[in-house]
Amino acid sequence: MVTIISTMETQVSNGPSGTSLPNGPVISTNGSTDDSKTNLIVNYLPQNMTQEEFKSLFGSIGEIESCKLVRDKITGQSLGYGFVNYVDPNDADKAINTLNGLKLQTKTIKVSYARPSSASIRDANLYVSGLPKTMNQKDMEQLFSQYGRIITSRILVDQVTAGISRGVGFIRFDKRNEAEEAIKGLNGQKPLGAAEPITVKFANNPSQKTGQALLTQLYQTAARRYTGPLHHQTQRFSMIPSLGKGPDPNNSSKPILDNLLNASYGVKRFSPITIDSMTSLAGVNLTGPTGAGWCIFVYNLSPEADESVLWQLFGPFGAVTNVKVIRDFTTNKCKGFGFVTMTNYDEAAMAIASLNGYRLGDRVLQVSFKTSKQHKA
DNA sequence: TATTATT
Repeated sequence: MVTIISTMETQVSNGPSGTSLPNGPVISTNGSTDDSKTNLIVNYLPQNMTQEEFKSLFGSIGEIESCKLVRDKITGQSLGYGFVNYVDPNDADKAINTLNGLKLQTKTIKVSYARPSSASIRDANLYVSGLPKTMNQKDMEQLFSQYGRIITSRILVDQVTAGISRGVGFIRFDKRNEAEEAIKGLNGQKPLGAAEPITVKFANNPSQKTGQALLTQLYQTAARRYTGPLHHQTQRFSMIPSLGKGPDPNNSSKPILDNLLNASYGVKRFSPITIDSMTSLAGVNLTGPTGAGWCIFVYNLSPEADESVLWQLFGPFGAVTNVKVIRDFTTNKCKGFGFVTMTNYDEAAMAIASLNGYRLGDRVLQVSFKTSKQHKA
């Protein structure tokens, strides 16, 4: 049986050090660039998000100096986090304000300033077990905060029992030596009023996979090999039940993988599918995949609509590679429509079925595959 | 009794 776990986590903003300065890279007296106000770390990215999607999402905020989705050196799998360095510190701030907390598929991404990279901040993550079930996240933080600055904390909760603590959790300190001190001070100790002592140790390295994860990874690696190099790295595994086989732009070998991975994903939809909305799937107007995926036409957006709206709407359905709001050249207001590119036919079809007719504010969206007619407009 | 935070 698979235990579904949900978590509670504090969103910690690391905050840039120093005072705010005018735009542009900050050059310190020793000549090195200070990117503490432009460089962001993004956590809890969906496993299947690609570098291109990552760049596309954060590029919608402002000009990016550099960005990197961090991958496992050996397997190439996303490690679920990445870095974005903006040219303008204001855009970094804007990215935090608009994208932190964004829900993408099953994840809620976290966007915060990156700490300066250093060996002292690595391996500072602790695994805690034997916690009293009554202890909440705040209590746990209070217990550990005497040893240093806490970057993240979470207590694992059982979803089937509506959020009851499982008595285990994680604490990430800013510095490894702080984590070491916390182990010395708290491992084997009874928290105030607790009946049993807690266990505190360094968390297992993420590279030490469970059997399931290893199996998944094996299949993913095999699938990538099978479908070819680089331009097929956007290989996706649908998180929704198959809608019947539409043409797939870049993959014909995934049913096994779908079955493997669907087990761990829930079906998540924004709005009920109506029979009417399925008419948009009739197929007569389909243009087929253009380049990297399936282009979707979104009509009846408000003049204030921006790219983040489209990410918010379509992200939960699967792999989105690009979003674009069409704006009036002079007013810079949305002309009422936009486009979204999705990698997988099934996910695009599910997004269309769910979002066509979706009420956004006081407007009812019209969503369909882009047609050749619209293409010429 | 284990999630994915340092390029």
